[in-house]
Amino acid sequence: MNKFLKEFKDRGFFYQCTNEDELSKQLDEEKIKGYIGFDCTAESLHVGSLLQIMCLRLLQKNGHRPIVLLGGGTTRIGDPSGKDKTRKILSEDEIENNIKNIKNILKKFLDNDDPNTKPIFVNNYTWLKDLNYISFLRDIGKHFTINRMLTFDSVKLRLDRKQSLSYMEFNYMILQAYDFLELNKKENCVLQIGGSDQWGNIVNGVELIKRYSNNQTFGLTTPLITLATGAKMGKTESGAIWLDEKYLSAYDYWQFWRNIDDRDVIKFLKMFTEVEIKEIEKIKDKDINELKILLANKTTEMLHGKEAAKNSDQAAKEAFSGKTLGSNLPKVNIQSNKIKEKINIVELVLLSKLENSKSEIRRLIKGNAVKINDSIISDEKFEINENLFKNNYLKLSLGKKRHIKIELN
RNA sequence: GGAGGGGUUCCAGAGCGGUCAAAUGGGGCGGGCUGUAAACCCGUUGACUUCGGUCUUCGAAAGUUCGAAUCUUUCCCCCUCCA
Repeated sequence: MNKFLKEFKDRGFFYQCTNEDELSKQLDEEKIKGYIGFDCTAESLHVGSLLQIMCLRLLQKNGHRPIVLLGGGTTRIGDPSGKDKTRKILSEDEIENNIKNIKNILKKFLDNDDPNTKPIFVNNYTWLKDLNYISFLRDIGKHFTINRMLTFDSVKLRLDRKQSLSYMEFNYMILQAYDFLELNKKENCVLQIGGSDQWGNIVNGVELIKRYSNNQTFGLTTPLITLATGAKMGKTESGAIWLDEKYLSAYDYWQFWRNIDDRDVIKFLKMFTEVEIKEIEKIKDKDINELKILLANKTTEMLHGKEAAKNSDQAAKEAFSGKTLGSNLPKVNIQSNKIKEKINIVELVLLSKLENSKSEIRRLIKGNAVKINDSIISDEKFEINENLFKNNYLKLSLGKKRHIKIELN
């Protein structure tokens, strides 16, 4: 089996392929271009997209060239796959802004230097916006039968549940198929990778290209990743795990990986780090917490850099094991005259922005969850004074996991 | 177009004139156990509070009443059945 494909499978990326043997052969014979499309409905990507990103990296690693398709056009329509309802339609400005942000994130993950493998960014709006309806129907539309379109899950599930599906959304799969055709013509792209929910859309592209130009292309899908607890990867109660420092700090990103369920650790090391499979096999029986730290370090490093990963690791050590007042903990500055005004513990927490409800803060105090410099504060009227600040800062903890450094200035 | 059923706090879902900031379950948060895990146990889960209370919530608006999530009217939205 082809080296790329083997690692793709070994790491657990593989779900389905339109023609595995042929793809393997072609990958052996030449360096190809493969594409993944990213939806631009959100302002940033979250870990739910990380597996696709790892696929792009794997392509690069094997000398193939990734094409990143930012769905500027298709986002204007909305993919009905896996959705019960029509999504709200975003404004042009929002979409443009999202594209810009998402592109920046992807650049962080990919190697942009090697001229042979550096990613090609395309926006399907450039070719979708000027389509002529009549010629599109004649050239492209004739290759699709309604009979078949109705059998695809994205459509079928909607209809089965008697939920309305607009004609606009119904066309989504044709547009995605057309994207693939376009990339095949322009860039000689022969592979599309996507999540398993994209299977129908991908197959449509492969078939369209076959009928339109008799070229052989391939589709490859990745499994839907769920956590051991059954939850979908990417969203937690406290919010999505964003791949953007603006929305989620490197420290919190590190913490997300550090707190992964035991049962998922090895699986995620394979999927979301580039530690060699052989190496993972060797260390898999090591202390589970060591492995989690490794996972957190590697994943954070990839996105935020070595330095940020090291700092987060260090901050975690200070927050959880040592009693030292850490310099690496997330920091909040407050004005020293606030302290002179004799604020109490509730107000301090409020200033720290860790909580924004006084009632909630009072509840936490009652539950022995609030600590200053590692000692429990049990009185909600506890007054903050300057003596609590050592070297100008104080450690404030809410529960076991939220620790922050408050610095005077 | 006709006939019914329904919209309740993060979700599901009780309540059907006062004892309702609203049962129960899930989720979340906090505590305990531990390993920053899982499982389990306990507490908590609108806001503000001088901890006595106060204020804002049960699709929207108006009304009946000493008093409404609960009754009436109008409006909006969902679902089921018939045509």
